[in-house]
Amino acid sequence: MTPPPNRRERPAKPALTRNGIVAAAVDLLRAGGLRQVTTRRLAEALDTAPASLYVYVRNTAELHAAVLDALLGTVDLDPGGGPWRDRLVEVLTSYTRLLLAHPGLAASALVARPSGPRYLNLVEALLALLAEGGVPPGQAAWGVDVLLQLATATAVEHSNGESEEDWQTLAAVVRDASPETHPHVAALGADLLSGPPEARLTWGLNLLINGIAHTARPS
Amino acid sequence: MTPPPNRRERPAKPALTRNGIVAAAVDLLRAGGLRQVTTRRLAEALDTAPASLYVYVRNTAELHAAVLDALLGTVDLDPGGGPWRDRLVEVLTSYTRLLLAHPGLAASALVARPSGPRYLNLVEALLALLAEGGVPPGQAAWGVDVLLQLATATAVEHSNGESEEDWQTLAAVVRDASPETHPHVAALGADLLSGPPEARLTWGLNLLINGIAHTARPS
DNA sequence: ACCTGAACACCGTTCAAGT
DNA sequence: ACCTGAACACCGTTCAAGT
Repeated sequence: MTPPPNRRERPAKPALTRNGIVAAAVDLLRAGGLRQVTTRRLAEALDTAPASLYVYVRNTAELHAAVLDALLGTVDLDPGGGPWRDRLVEVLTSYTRLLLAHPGLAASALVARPSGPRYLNLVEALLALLAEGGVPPGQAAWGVDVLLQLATATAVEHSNGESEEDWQTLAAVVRDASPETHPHVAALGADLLSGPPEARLTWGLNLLINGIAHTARPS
Repeated sequence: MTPPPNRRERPAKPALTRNGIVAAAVDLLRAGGLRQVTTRRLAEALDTAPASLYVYVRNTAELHAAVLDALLGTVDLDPGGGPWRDRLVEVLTSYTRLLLAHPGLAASALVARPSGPRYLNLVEALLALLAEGGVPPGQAAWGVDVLLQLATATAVEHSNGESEEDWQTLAAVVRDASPETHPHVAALGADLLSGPPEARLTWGLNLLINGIAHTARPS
């Protein structure tokens, strides 16, 4: 009644699949950030050899893109009532929050343009809201990119591991700016760095929406 | 008449200095991109050991920031005549061009906030142009960040090594979008990806300026 | 104070060989 | 077709030891 040798106490490891690899990568990301998501660690987690992953994934960049698309499923594309404008800001803030929660992923979203199914859903939702607001289609088409760029760039900036020290340095540089050589910096002073990040993002998204709605594309 | 042993044909290697290290890093960058700027290669170029660099530079991120600030000296902060708006777009386009020329550097500018002297000059120039245009100071203070974010994010996106393939994939995804599930994407189609990058950047900067000038900050 | 050699603890990717 | 071990060609950073 001994089990056959290929049937151990812990059941045989599941067969490798692309989805399984991506799911394991998401687990690693949640556990310890994108820095943990390396081919070697991933292979270890899946109890296989690093080289085996290359059957399912072209390279690390593609893997990171797949991880992002999987996480994109958690973005709320249809938030409650309110004017279209507020809902648009809401969707984009939700997207930014997702990226902020996973340092490093935002940077990879900027370098390798996402093109997964969830990303397409996000773009569709943004276009629908812009159309609801009566934004001319051509401006909406180009505007979506700019909105997503601001959201992504904001996430990259704030998902900076050692930002505290950087920020102190920047604050000191601004504070010590000479009114002679840098009059505008000196005059504005702390206001250049004032305000909670969320307030700045919300303001940024609103000014973007205003600009997109009222700036004609070049002919 | 033999030269003393410490005086070889090739003169003794120059003493290590922070500036010398940064200059060598810029050379490596120009020669082969940011991927070449590693502590080991840099040490080899300077004919020293990797560990020696850590006397002058805290880590690789700080080194990259110093390289960026050195290059920032080439941005034209005071382009010819024309309305303030066009000059503002010109300065930011020049900054973007610099980042586009050095793939990887833009990403590091986003992750570690620059705070070098040249960067401060750039911010001062942007603030001066916004003031010239009569933009309220509070909006200018926050707006500068958004302008630089768009410029930097655009550079990161386009300084993608394998963008050609990514772009083809994205184009195919947009083309094949179902009018049932993604009506807006399907309707806009190719227009989502149309236009040369420079035209899109110029439009983006203009809409940003409009938005910054006409959107009140939250109270 | 500055510099070095050597080590520590890793990377992504390829490839011949096996099943 | 898929998986593996082993290798190739690297990384950043630290540290005891020298000068």
